[in-house]
Amino acid sequence: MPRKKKSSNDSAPAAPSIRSSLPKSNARVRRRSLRLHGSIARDLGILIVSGRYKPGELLNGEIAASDRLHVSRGAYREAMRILAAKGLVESRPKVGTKVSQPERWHLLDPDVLSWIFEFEPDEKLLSNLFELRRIIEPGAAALAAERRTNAHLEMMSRALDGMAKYTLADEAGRLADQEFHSALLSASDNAFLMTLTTGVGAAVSWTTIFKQRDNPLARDPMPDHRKVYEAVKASDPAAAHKAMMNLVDLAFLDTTNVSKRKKTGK
Amino acid sequence: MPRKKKSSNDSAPAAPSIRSSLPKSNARVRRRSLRLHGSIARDLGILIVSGRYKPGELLNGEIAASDRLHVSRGAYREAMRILAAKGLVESRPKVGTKVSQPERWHLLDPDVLSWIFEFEPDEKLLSNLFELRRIIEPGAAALAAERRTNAHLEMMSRALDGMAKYTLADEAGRLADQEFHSALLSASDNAFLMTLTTGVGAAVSWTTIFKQRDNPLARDPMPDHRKVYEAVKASDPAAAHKAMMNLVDLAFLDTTNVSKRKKTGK
DNA sequence: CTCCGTTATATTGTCCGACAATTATGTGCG
DNA sequence: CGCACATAATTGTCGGACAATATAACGGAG
Repeated sequence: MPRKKKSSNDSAPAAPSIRSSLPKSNARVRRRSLRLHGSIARDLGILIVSGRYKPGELLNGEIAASDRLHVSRGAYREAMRILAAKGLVESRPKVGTKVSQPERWHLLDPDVLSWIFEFEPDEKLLSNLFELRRIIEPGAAALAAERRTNAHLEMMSRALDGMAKYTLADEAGRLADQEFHSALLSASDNAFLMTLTTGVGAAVSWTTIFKQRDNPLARDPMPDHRKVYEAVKASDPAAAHKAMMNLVDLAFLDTTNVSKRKKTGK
Repeated sequence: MPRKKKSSNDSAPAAPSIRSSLPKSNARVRRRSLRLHGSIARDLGILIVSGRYKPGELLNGEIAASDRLHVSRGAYREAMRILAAKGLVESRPKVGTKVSQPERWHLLDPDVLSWIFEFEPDEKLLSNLFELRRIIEPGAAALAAERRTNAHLEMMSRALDGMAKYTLADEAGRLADQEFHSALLSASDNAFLMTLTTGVGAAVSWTTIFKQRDNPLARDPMPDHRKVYEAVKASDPAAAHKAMMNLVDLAFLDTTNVSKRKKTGK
C-alpha cells in the first residue's frame, strides 16, 4: 500500500483531506474557479516569491510532494509546469525540481505579481514597481496623446467621473482609478505597453491602499488625473508626458510619506 | 479499442510516429533539452502567435489532439497548462480549450516572444517593441548612471570591446551587443527592468539581423554605444538618458530604412 | 407560448500504477 | 590520474478509469 488516499483518519492527522466534504478554511479552496493544479501552483508560487522556499532549494520529489498534499502526481506535475512556465522553478531528471534564481522569475506575469502582492509587499520591490511606472506611463501618455480615439477619451472620461463620484475610499472608485490608467495604456495602441497594465494596476492599487489605511484625508488625486486627460484629449504629447510624470511622482510621494510616518511616528 | 497507439501503419499515414527511432526532420526534436510537453507547447504556441489558430477558436479535445500527435493525454495536458500559464489559451470543462484573445497573451514572456520571432516578425509588433525600447532604455540608462557599480562598468566595457572586435557581422559581436544592453539594465538595479532584458534583446537582435542581411555596410553603432557608456561611467543621468534615446532612435531608423528599401527597391 | 427547473452529455479534471528516459554519481579499468 | 561504464534516483511518459463541471436539450408549469 504505497499511496494512501481518501482514508478519513490515516497517518496524517493535522492534514485535512482536500476533497473531504467539509473543507471550509482550507487554503486551497479560495479561488473557486481554480482547479486543483491551479491551486497548488498558486500556493507553492506564493511560498516561493515570499521567500519561504529559497532560490536554489530543491523541492521534494514528485511522489513525496504529491503524497503529502494528498493529490495525484499528475495534478502536482501540472502545477510544476505552470510554475516552470512562469520561471519560478526548473525541473531536470535525476536532479529534481529546484527554485529558480529571482532574476529568472517572470515578475511581470500577472499571476506572479498577484502572488507577490498577496502579502505586504517588499519595500524595495514596490519602489522598483513605481520606478517602472515612472518610466512607462509618461511615455505611454505621450503615445496616447498622438493616437487616442474618441472611444479611448470616453473611457478615460467615464473613469474620471467614477473616481470623482466614489472617491478612493470606495471600491468602485479604486476600480475607476485603475480603469483610467488601463484606458490610457490602451490608447497608446502598443501591445507591449498594454501587457504592463497588470503591473501598473498593482502599483496603483497599493498606492491607494497605503493612503487610505494610514492617511485617509490625503491629497486629492483628481487634479493630476484631469491634467493628463486634458493633455491627451488635446493631442499634446509633451504635456501628457509631463502631466503623467507629475502624477506618478505625487503618487509615489504619497506611499513613501506613509512608509516614513509608519517607521518614525506610529 | 478506443485509443490506438504505436501501430506503424494506422489510419494516420502522413503523421510519422514521434518516438520512432529515426526522427530526423521532425519539428519536435529541435531543442534537445525540451521534453515532450515542452515541444508540444512550443509547436502549438508558435501556431497560435503566428495566427494559424485564431483567437476564440476551439482546439481539438484532449483525447483527439493527443491521439493525433501520438502522445499521451497527460503530456498534452501539461503542454496546455504551459500555454495557459502564458495566457495563450483558456480551458474550461465541457466547453474545451480555446485560444485566448491577443490582449491576454503575455507578450513579454521570453518564450512567447521567442515564438513570435520564430518567423519574420509582424511589422507593427516589431515597431511596437522598438517603442517599448525607446521608453524603457533611456529611463533605465538614467537609473544606471546613478547606481552602476564598477562591476557593471566592467561588464559594459567588455561588451563594447567585443562589439568592436567582432563587429555585428559575427555572432560573437551580436552577442556582445546584447550583453551591453543587458548589463545596462542590470546596472539600473530594478528587478522589473531586468525582466525586460529578453524583450530588449529581441529587438536588438532583429535590428542587426535586418541591417546585416540587407545593408551590411551600414552605420557604425560603436559611437552611440560609447556615448551611453561614458555617460553612465560619469554618473550623469541626463546625459545617459539622452545618449540612449539617440541610440535607440538610430537603431530604429536602420530597420525602417531597410524595410522601406525592401518595399520600394528590391 | 414562454419561462424555468431538470436531465442529458460532452469535455476537462483527477486519480492510479507502471515503465521509460535522463543524468549525477560512483566504480573500475587502462 | 583520467576516462569509459555501470548504478541509481528522479523526472518524464504512458494508458485507462472515473469524477466534476458547465453547456445544451428537454419537459413541465404558468
